[in-house]
Amino acid sequence: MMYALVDCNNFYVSCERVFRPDLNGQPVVVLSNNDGCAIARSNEAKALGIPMGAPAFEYEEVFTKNNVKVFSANFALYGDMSQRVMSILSEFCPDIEVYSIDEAFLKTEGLSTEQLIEHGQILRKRVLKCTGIPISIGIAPTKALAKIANRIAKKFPKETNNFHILDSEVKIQKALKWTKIGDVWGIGSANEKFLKAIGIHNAHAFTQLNDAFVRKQMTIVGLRLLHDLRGIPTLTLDDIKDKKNIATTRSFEDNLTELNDLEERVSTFAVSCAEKLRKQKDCCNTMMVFIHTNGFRKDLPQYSKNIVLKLPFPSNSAIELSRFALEALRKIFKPGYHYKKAGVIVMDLCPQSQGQYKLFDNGDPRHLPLMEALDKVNASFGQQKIRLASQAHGRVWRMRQENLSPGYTTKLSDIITVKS
DNA sequence: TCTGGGGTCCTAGGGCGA
DNA sequence: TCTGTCGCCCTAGGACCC
Repeated sequence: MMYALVDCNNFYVSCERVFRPDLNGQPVVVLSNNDGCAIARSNEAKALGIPMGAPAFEYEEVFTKNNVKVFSANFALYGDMSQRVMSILSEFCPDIEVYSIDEAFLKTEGLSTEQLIEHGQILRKRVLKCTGIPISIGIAPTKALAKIANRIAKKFPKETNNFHILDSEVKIQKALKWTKIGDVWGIGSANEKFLKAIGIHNAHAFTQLNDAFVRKQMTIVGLRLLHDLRGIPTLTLDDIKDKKNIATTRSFEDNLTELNDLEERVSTFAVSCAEKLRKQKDCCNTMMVFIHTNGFRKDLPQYSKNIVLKLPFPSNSAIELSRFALEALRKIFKPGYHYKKAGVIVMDLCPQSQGQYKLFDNGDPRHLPLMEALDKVNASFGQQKIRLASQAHGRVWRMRQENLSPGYTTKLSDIITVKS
């Protein structure tokens, strides 16, 4: 049995390049919401020393000086491109775990190394041809090792042709020694710091540690990783599950000081959560609302608070969730602060069909058909044509998105025309 | 002036009933 | 009746992922 990790190269950048082939070979970065920081960089941009998460305002000069093409995140486009890639992968191999927007694990059984190499190359060509997205493939006996194989495939495109397989103990040991401890999947900054302090600098050294020590210092999570890296399959393929929490949170372009303004935003976040819940055919029993000031502004007074609300009945009604969210917000709002971010998270989800009806406290049953109608109208007329009165209607809340690409595949008006 | 958003899983520690 | 202890549940917070 072997695991393959398929990963799209610099995914968001590649999505932009599909429709702008002139960007090939150019340094490109994609910025987060609000044009805050870099969340994807082309290899050329990485070579310029632009790190992941680079604040855009700090790197403005680097961008201009090197003629870096900068894009605002276009998540509708990326999500659509991701679906296309994933559907090709699942045609190819039904045993698939879609791990993130740009990654999937595939499980294969009974194939020889030669067959795996052949299949891998066919798959790469197929995805590139059908979607325009270049992918890298790493294959190994476990998921953690497949991650490492993939990293090698990506790091050495010339030598590997973006495909690497760890099919022998010698290759595995070599790869483990090459992998810096902080680059191991599952080792974050805290564990990296700890491990370096005790002299562990690469993945190989980590695999030499003893089980009890790792269990004690790094919990069961660390122990599972340890086994997986030693080649014992411990991390298995996960099914695609419904989400357990659903969140809508945003930073604001300007700081907000008025309860009024926050109410409009929080109401909209709750409506968005309700919509996501209905899409998943779930209701929520618990809701959390949070607000906080800008932690980067050491010169301003800081305030950060969240509140968890147990709902009297499960709901996915925009009207009800909005009402609860506002109730929660009013409990935690304190005047005199500059608020930078707020969010609504719904938790403790249950299927919409088995709404547990209580004797007295129930949601208004009329909301269900109303919400269905609302979803239909909003689906056919575009986002948020119908809003609640508590949401912004007089004022338009914008994100900073100065370099948004067209919705090539997701907006009818932006579909490209081919001139002959 | 300007630093994302959306998730999961795990543990420690407190409350509480047996 | 008082006190200790065990296990379960819940919550807050941390660590990790992309």
